[in-house]
Amino acid sequence: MDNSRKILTDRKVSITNPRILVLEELLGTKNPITVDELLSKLENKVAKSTLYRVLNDLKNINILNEFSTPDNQSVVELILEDHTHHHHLFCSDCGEIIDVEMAKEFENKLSKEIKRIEKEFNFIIEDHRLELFGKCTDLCLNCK
Amino acid sequence: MDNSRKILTDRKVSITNPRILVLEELLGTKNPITVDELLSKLENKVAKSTLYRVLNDLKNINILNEFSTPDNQSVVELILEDHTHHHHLFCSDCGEIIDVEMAKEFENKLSKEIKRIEKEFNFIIEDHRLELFGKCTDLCLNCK
DNA sequence: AACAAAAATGAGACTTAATCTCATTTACTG
DNA sequence: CAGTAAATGAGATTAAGTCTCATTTTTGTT
Repeated sequence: MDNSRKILTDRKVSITNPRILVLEELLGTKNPITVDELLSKLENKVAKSTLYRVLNDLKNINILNEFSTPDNQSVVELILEDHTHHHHLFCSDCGEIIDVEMAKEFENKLSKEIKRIEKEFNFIIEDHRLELFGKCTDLCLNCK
Repeated sequence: MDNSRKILTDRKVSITNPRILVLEELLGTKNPITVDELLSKLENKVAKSTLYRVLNDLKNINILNEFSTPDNQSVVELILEDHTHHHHLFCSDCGEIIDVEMAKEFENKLSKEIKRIEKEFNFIIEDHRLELFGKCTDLCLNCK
């Protein structure tokens, strides 16, 4: 049984062609991908309404992370077991979105600071997101 | 000359009624406000197309910060001289968005970590954004 | 393997935030 | 205060995302 089928069965989600196609597309990209890109890659294979439904299914079983680019494009990425906690780096030149792992030491500091904020604001903080905006330099493959 | 007029003249932007109305609304709220809320507050005073144009003007003169809520509502806030670097806290119960200043020590750590990432990824990082998601506890005025 | 019930899909209508167009109005300059 | 450039209002347009519903596919049961 291949990877995408296993992902679905393991989570008791029925195996359908659109789900497999979407999963395979997502498994095939290391970095996050815009929903728009996904749509065009799956054009003629999966209906638009179905794509959005499948993305929703994946969110419901907690294996899909969704966020937005600075210019408000919707972006998704799979978060499976092997996908550790990370943040995102956005290039305003080429649009590339890169997964970034922060140093453990920094993440510890952040956790502590979040605890402090929880007390200060009487809040329960369940999640956080750190986004870095900038530009690839000349070494970036995308920006040439 | 009142505050909103001064903001415009200082930045060589012509003084018009819609711009003053939008600025006054933004000056009147401590925390960020959704564009939707702005629209309804200014209904019958400023046309929808004009509101979006004015928000764009404010972005162009770098005094408006725009971002999105977890459910993808567009949010804006003025960033004037007195508005120091800060992040946002989102309550998933009441929708409140709260400005949060992190401890200076933490921000220093973050700066260092960003420098490290710039080298690792050969990137020039120009900006960053940290978002915290959670729930107000029973002490929150909005959540009762 | 065939069946029935339940679930998922495709196609396109619909919604809604945001942008665009263009005729009219307003703001600034001399 | 007149002329020109800039800004506005109203409504048309666009596009991302949702919804509807008839048809197809999946799955559990024999």
